[in-house]
Amino acid sequence: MDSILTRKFYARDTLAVARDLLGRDIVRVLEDGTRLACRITETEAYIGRTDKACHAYGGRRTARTETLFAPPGTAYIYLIYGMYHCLNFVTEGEGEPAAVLIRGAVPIENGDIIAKNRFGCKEKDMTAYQKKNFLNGPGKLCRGLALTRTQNGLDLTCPAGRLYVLPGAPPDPAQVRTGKRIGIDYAEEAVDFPWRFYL
DNA sequence: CTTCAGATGCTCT
DNA sequence: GAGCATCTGAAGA
Repeated sequence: MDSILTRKFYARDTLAVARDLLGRDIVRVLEDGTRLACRITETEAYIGRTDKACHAYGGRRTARTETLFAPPGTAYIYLIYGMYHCLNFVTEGEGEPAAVLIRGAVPIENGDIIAKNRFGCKEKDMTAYQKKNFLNGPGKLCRGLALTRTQNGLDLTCPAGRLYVLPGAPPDPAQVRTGKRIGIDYAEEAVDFPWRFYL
């Protein structure tokens, strides 16, 4: 019954999508049917055509980047630093490698279960859940939502799917901040692109 | 508050 | 074999 963001939403300029995703709710349905939700607070854009920080810069197509060439509205999830995962939403036109990295969020629904995923703590230990900002990083977010490479390639536009985004309301432009992206010092001139968006 | 090193494994050269 | 779109805890200022 939920209405969800459609392929049309993702099939736009990546910077526009990155901005527009702020304040929207990601829904993650676990294998057992449990529904988790969190609100996006921070995103970054990666655009293969012009961006040396993008895995698919210059149309680079490998086993890993294959997902970036999938239709807009596909989830691109990869392993980084040997132990953390990053969640991205594929954007732009079909066959154009680009995506939005989801860098941060706040729990909205079933926060206690998200906390349990995130910290692997026992049920009684609520100190972890009471911590604030426990989804403020791409690796933390994926831990909390139990996302791994197993979910790479999921279709975000399928209403019965395990991962999608609710329309909610567009972000208030006055609250959107921009800045340089994080952790891409290798990307030469692209390190200074103001392609990070947060509330 | 800040910096710093270590964990850990996949991907591409 | 090198490097990576990160996080954590410990130690210093």
